[in-house]
Amino acid sequence: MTIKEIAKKANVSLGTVDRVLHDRGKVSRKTKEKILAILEEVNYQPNVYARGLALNKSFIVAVLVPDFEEGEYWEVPSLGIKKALKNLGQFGLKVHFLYFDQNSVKSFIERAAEVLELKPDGVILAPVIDYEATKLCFKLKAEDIPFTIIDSKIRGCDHLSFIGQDSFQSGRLAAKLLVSSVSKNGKVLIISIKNNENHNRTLHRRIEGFKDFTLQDINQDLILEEVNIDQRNTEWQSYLEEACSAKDVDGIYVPSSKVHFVAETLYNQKLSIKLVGNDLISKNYKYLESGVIDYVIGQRPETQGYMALENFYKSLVAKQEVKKSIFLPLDIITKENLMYYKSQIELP
Amino acid sequence: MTIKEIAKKANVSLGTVDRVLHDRGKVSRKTKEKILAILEEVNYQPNVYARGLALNKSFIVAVLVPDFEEGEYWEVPSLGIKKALKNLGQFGLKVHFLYFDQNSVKSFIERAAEVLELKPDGVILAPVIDYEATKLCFKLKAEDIPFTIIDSKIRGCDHLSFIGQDSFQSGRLAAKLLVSSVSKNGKVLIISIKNNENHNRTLHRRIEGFKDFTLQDINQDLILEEVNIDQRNTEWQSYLEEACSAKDVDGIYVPSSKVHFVAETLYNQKLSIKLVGNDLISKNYKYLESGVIDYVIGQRPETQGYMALENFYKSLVAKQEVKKSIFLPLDIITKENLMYYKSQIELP
DNA sequence: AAAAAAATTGTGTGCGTACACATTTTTGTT
DNA sequence: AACAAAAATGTGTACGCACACAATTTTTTT
Repeated sequence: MTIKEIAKKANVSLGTVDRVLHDRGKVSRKTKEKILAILEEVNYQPNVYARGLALNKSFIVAVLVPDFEEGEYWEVPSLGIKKALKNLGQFGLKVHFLYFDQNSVKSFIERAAEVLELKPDGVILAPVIDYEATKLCFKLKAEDIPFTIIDSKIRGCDHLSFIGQDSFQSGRLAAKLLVSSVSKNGKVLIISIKNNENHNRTLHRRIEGFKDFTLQDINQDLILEEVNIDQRNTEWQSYLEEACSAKDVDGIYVPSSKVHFVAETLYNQKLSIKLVGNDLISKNYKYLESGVIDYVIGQRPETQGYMALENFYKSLVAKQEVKKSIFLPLDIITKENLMYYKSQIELP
Repeated sequence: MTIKEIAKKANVSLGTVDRVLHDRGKVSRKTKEKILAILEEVNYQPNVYARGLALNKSFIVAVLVPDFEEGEYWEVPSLGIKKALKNLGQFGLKVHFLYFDQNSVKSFIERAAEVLELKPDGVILAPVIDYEATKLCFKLKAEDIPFTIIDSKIRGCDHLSFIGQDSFQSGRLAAKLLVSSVSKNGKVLIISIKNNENHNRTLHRRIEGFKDFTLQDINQDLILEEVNIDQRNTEWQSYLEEACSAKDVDGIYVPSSKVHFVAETLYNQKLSIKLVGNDLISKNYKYLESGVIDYVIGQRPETQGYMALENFYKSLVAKQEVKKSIFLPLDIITKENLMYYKSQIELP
């Protein structure tokens, strides 16, 4: 049913119905109620094509995510956003990518300033640098620019939506997978690999989850040992080798996508130790295929990116409601199902 | 860039450009080439809104899938289609559901006839009844109606696209999960639960995959035993109990969503046996939560449905190319990541 | 009660495309 | 060369909505 038909039904003109629909005022209470009743009755749904054509408007979405080398984790959410853009660009969505250096707060602040200067209609934000991200969120709030947080949650911000995963539960799941094939009273390493001093909340939560599972859900007495590897140290690889080849290590958990570094070490040292890590990035493919990495826990980063932009389509273009909070599944990926997860990432 | 601008650039009228765009002929070779060159040069993209408005057309997609009780497997693809309809209905897509009785070839033939009578613009088809499904495909082909196959592949049909999973690999994956926690030389049951005589290709392929893995990929000598339960037999439950409580059973694989029947038996009999099955349907939730079922392998049936309709949107409405064949990932679901897979199904 | 102001309602145009129909140009025939 | 037929090109309208502006009715002021 069109506006024209509604107007005829209510014995008014198109303009009046239009004013009611957009709440532009200048309509008497009586006719407004009459029209609202009819709209309700016929369940009026505007024609998206006509509306889109008449508005003839485009929306800019700024994307603020960490810079990356090819094959690294942060490439994937960007791929998802680009895939979404391919589908949704025709509806007038435009995307402006801004990459910051994860190891430089200054770089984040600069890019954040550029975001504000751009005056976008929406922002997609990876809050890797907690404190500064929060500051940006408040500024966006003040400017009335809606924003979506991807990857990990940030507190005290009124976002359009959050799309990410539950890091704590990710750690718990890793523990389950690792523990199931480690003998009673075995020794398990948790190896964190970092190259900066920033506090990484995701890493931290995963480790907490891992420990939680080993304490709560099993009746084995595991020996847990945390190892920190700092890649800024020139000898970090020797340290890693040393840690891996220590006696009686039954399993290793690497709570990040950098598990391939550990896999490489195990492979070179011909060590056969159960290994569980995070994130299906291309650098982890071959070690999964060869079985050096037993399980990788994925969190659909490309879907996160896709949904983030899709949400802006829904809210800006289609004027629909969007979910405030979406936790994506924690996928368990191993040699036998890897191939289909891979092809998923490469889809149109 | 609009048609109008293209026309001006080429020194012709709108109509001429239009004829070139739609290949309606009645354009001299010379001008046609000139216009094509310009279209290429400026990378002309039609305005979707204007096109949609001008066409003012709707498309009917018939969906032919098995009937179901609440909470059964075939409810889920339908949910996915309905979810897609909610998003895409505004673009003129309409869906007509037709449900057949899986155990009645006659019912399938009747519904198939209704599909043809409906003269839809597209068909989504679950080829559970192989032979008749193939026949329908040929008729659709003759009528020039594009169709999408979901769930399992069918041979020798030229479909618009196939969206489903690799059953063989699903069986292999199940074997991996089960075997990892079964002691050397253990005994493993493969329990097939059926309630009709139809040949179920999916079930068959999964079992083949399972056996393949146990033969190729491990160096244990497992004892495999196949058990067939026919639910039309009034005493099928006793048979099931008997099979489960046999001596030395270390693990059970149920290559279908009916794993909850086995879980129920194990639970009632207080048997602690590793159990792996298929499909995250609501009837399997509680047994996963309580750990009676160790792993369920999912194949995203709701996504299958969603993508099937989305593909018709892409091809009928947006006139885009679609992938011929999509294999969805084989998800490994266990107690610790169940919650997020559940919420995924319930999304908008 | 007339004029002015305010409130309400109506009308017209443009958005870019598809398609039917009208007009012009070219080609073929005598 | 004159005409008809065919080919090529141009024009106009509809699609449903948003928004600017015009017209009308009601209320307030003098």
